[in-house]
Amino acid sequence: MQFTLSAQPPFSLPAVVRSHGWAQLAPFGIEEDSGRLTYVVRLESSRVVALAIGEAPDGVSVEVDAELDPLEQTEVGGMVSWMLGLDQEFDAFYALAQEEPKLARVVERAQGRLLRSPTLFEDVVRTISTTNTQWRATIRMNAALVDHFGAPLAADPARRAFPTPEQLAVLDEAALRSEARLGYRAPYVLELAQAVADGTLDLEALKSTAMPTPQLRKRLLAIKGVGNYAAANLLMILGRYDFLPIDSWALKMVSREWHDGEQIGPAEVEAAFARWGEWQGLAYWFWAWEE
DNA sequence: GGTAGACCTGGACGC
DNA sequence: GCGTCCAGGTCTACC
Repeated sequence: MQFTLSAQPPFSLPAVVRSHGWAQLAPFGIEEDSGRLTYVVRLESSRVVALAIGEAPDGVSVEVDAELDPLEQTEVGGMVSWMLGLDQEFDAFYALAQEEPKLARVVERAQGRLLRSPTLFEDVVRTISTTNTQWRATIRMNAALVDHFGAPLAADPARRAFPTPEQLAVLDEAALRSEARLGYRAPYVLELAQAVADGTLDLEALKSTAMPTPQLRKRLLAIKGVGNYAAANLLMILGRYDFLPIDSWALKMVSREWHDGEQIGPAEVEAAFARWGEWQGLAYWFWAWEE
């Protein structure tokens, strides 16, 4: 079945897909011929369905490989809307960006939205898998988690959904180390899955909380495996841009841009973007760096 | 509050 | 083929 969803203008599906590397992580995918974003998801009913999301006038079209009942369609619609940030608007950021040559292109490209997973749990696990490793290993970890522990698609069992907290919570640390190659991250992911599965930690509530950003950041930092970089990355996913996800790449790029390649620390990165206030995360993320 | 060392994997390199 | 070194953030112990 197929249906459409409207987006807050301006909207560009390719801009969301290219906003960061999530589209390369299982169970996301890109259709070679059409360029549509694909995703395999397990619904609340435990049904596993495949989505193919393409551009449509004023928004996106969503093709599902099965017929959905009205409740399931509402669930998938809400999920896709969250993943693509269809309701997000960036007028205030664009007004500032137009005055900065290094950000002028974000307006014409409709940049600002970051591709998200349906659940914050999934995005926390993904973010932990990006830390202290190379991107190729991150791709491998996510693929292994999906391949070994995700629920299969009935029509094509080779395709699987991202494992739920409940599915991971019953595993042991050794399985996450050896099968998913999570290494020292295994106990962090296991602890997180168990806390979400038993209700101790309500991550989904953080998607809509009115909590001030510093307080929300403290909540994220309380998760084992989530440090300053990971917390800032997750805040960006949650639509809060007051903190910068400073990693080794950020230090290198800011050093090149403003410090003649000299060794710098996080304080210099923060100083470089402080003037962007609540939008500093986006200013950093979409800055036209000299590669 | 700041710092050093350990954590784990995989790639690069030298032998 | 094997061993060593290194990069990549976070945690813990220690000062």
